[in-house]
Amino acid sequence: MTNTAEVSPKQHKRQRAEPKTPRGARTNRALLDAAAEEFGERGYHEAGIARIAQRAGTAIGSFYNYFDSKEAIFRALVADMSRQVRETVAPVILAAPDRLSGERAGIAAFLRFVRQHKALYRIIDESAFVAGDAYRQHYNDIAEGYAFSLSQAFGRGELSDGDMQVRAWAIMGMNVFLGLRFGVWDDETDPDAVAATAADMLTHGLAAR
Amino acid sequence: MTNTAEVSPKQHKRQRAEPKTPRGARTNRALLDAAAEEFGERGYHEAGIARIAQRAGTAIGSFYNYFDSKEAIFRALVADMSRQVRETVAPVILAAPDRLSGERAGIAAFLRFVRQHKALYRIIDESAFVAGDAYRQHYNDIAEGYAFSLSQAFGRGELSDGDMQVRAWAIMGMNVFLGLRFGVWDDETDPDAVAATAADMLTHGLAAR
DNA sequence: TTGAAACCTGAACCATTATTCAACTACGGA
DNA sequence: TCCGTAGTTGAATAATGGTTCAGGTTTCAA
Repeated sequence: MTNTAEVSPKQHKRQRAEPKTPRGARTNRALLDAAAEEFGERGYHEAGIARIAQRAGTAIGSFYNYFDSKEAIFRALVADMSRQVRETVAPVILAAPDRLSGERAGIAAFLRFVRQHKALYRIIDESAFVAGDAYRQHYNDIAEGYAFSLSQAFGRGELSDGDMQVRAWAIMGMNVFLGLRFGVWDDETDPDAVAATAADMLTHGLAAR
Repeated sequence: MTNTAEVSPKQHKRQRAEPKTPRGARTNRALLDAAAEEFGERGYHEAGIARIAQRAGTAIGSFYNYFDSKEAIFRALVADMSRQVRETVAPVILAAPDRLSGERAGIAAFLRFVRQHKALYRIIDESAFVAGDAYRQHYNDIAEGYAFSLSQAFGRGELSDGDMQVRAWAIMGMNVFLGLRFGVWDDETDPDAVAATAADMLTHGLAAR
């Protein structure tokens, strides 16, 4: 007999095919949305495939028609949300007349985004422990964009000299923690006020002047 | 019987008694150390009680003599490590002649601490999803100390005016992300160089001068 | 020496849940 | 109308691992 087993050399599980019909596309979308809710509300380990399927109004079996595993759909979500954050904040920063006033608008935009997408925020954070490479990818992507835009601003004479890689990570951490404290944990404080304080600190530093 | 055990009123599960003998204290300590290793290496959900007991050189049953559950020992670890971080970094900052030069030393100390205690770093981060209140407690404690020391520096005329709460969270986020990128993910970069860049940014800001 | 409290033991219990599978239905082109 | 492909179904499977328990052993004060 011909040896037909082990056709694809580097895949533990076969790749799911993309949906071929509108019906399939709908189910695929419904599963992703349901997963976003479920993971967002209960966290990765408390979330259940059965519950996701139920939220999506489909059967457990259908889930495995579209995603190879619980981790697979989680990774898909992380990539999707990573894109959403970047596509929301980046244009706001770029639209500003200069880098430092853009930072102010960027932080405010990020805070508002976080308040509207707390589930997404939680999912990305938890990916550090469920899909570490996806987590690193997410922050490396953002830091890369930050460092590039900082270098450009330096070229225009807007910034002092300094290690842009370190600065990018510092700014990113600042934003993430302000987002956690004044976006996720706190709905009261005015985002613009927080952004103003942070941007001023970023522009002029803390030293008495 | 002079020193009666304190009975806390609001407990779902009865409180484990403190070890009464030297032998008990040793086992208790061994379990905590083993748990630090296990949780640090495998993360909360991959970690196993049986494995912790094995590392500690004791039986599963003994574990439940000292901790009510997996979550209970995890919480105990978070509190312990939270204390360790604060007790390591705070004195370094306070020893400096002024707040801003202290910040430089503090960041460098934190980076070195992270490189030596990667397990602890991971545990605290994961507590956000396993014991959310403990996580919030940890960062609120640090932010509180930061805000206080910033206010004092402002009183001495070292700092410009501004919302010290926001500033504290911004600085904290900066440090945490620099710790992640240049402490956990990277052992090469010189901590002092990173600290210098960050402290300069914090002191004078990014604007061209 | 002795008795009781503290401590130890680990197999068994049990609940949970990701994943599989074989049979079914819906759809659309020929 | 027919048929092949895509999509659906959910009970059964299988593996995992936290927790319990019914005794045994060690320690130490009296």
